[in-house]
Amino acid sequence: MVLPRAARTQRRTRIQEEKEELILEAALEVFATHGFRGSTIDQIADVAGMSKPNLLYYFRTKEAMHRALIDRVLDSWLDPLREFDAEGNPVSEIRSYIRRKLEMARDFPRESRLFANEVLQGAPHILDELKGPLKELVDEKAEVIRSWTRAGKIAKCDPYHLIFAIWSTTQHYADFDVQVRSVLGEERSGEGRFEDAARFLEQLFIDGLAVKGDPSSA
Amino acid sequence: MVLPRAARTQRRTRIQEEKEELILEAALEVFATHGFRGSTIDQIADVAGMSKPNLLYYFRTKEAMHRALIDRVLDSWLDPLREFDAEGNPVSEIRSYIRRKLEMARDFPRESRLFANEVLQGAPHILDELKGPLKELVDEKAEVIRSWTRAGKIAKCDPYHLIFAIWSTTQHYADFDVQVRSVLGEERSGEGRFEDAARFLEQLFIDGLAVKGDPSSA
DNA sequence: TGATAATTTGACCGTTTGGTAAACACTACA
DNA sequence: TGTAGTGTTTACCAAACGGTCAAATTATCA
Repeated sequence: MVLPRAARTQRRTRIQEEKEELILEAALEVFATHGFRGSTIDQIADVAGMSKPNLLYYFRTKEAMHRALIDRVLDSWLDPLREFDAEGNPVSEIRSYIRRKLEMARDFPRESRLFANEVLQGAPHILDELKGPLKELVDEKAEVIRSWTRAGKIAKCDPYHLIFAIWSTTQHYADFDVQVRSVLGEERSGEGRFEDAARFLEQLFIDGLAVKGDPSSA
Repeated sequence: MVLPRAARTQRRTRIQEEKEELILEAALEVFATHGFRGSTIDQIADVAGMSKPNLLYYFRTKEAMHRALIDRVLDSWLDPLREFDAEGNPVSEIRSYIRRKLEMARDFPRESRLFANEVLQGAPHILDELKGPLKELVDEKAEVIRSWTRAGKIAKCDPYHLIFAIWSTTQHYADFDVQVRSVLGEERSGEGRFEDAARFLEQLFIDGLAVKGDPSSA
C-alpha cells in the first residue's frame, strides 16, 4: 500500500532516510539562494538528481520541505546562544560566543542564508518561533548580561542591542558573502578572512564593553 | 505611433513621469519583501493600482523595473560612505557615519531590503557594481581609516572589517526588522528602538576603537 | 521463489507566470 | 474641431508552475 509520507507513523526505511536527507540537502541549496517563493520543485528535484514526482513522494508539498528545513536550522541556529553561560567569565563568554557564531557563518553559510531569506521576507513561516522560543531565550540571556553590568564586570549597555550586534556582524560573513568577497578582492577572499574577522570583532566587542578606566581589561 | 518605452529618447511626458514613479514605488514594495524571483508583475501592478499591460507599457520587462530600482538604490546606498571625510575628526566621523546609516535603515527600510535580497541571493544583477565602484570607494575610505590608526587617533584595526561591522549592525535594523521587533516585544518596538540602537552602537564603536590608555577618549 | 509493500516514472491537469496584439480612449495642439 | 500621437484595456499566448495518478519497477522477506 502507498501511504503518504506524513501518515507513516511507524519506522522509516533505510531508503527513506537516505532520500529525505538527499532532498533536504538539495532543498537547502536552492531555498538558501532563491528564497521560498523564488525556488521551484523542479529545481530542487534537479539538484537532488531525482524526478519531481519521486521527490513529492517523500515531501508532499514544497512547504513541507521548507518546514522540515527551517525546523532543523532554527534549532541549531540557537545553540550557540544557549551555551552562553551565566557563571562564566563575561569577557571569555562573549569572546567564545562570537567565535561560535563566526564558525557557523563559515561552516554553514547556506543555513544562515536560508534563515536570512526567511526573516528578510517577513518571517511568514516562523513568526511564532521568533516571538516565542527565540524571544524567551534572548530575554533570559539579556538578564545574564545585565547582571554582569550590575556587577561592574562589563560596561553598562543595552543587552538586546549587544546581542543584535553580535548576530549581525557574524552572520554578515555568511549572508553577504558575495559583497564581502567583492570588497576584499580575490587576494583576501580565502578562508583567512574569518580569522581576520574574528580578530577584529573580538577587539571591537571586548574593548567596546570594557569598563572604562579599568586597567585589568587593557 | 507606439514606441516602446526604452526607445523614447526624447523628453518624457508628465504622465510618464508620474506613472513611472508610481510603478517604481510599487515595485520597491514588492521586490523588497519577496526578492526578484519571488515577485510577480501582477502583484506589482496590483499594488500600483493599474493593469499589467499598462504597467508593461512603461517597463517592458520585470527585469527593467528591477534594474531601474537597483540603480537608484545602489547610488543612495553609497552616499553615507562618500561623505566620510578624511579631514574630519575620526571619532565624530565614525559617529555620524553610524548615525546616517541608522537613519537610512529607519527611513528607507525597503531600499535596504531590496539590496539585501539581491546580495543574499548572490548579487546576480549587481556583481560588477560591487567589484567595481563599491570596492573602489571602500578601498579609498579604508585608506583614510588606516591613516587615522597610523596617526594614533584610533586603535589599530582592520579597516575593511570595521566598515563591514558598521554596515551589518546598522542595516540589521532594516533587514531583520521582524526579528528585532519579535525579540524586543511590542513595548520596545516603537521608533525609540533606533535611538537605543544609536546609543549602543556609538558606545560600542567609539569605545571599541579608542586608543588604549588614552584618557582623552574616556 | 513468490507475494507484498516500497519506490520510481511518464503522462497529465489546472493555475499562474511573463509577456504580446490589437482595439479602444484620451489628450494636446494645429 | 480634427487628428496624430499617448495612454489604457480586453483578450490572449506559450511556458513554467505545484501537484496528481496509474502504471511500472524494485526491494523485502516469509
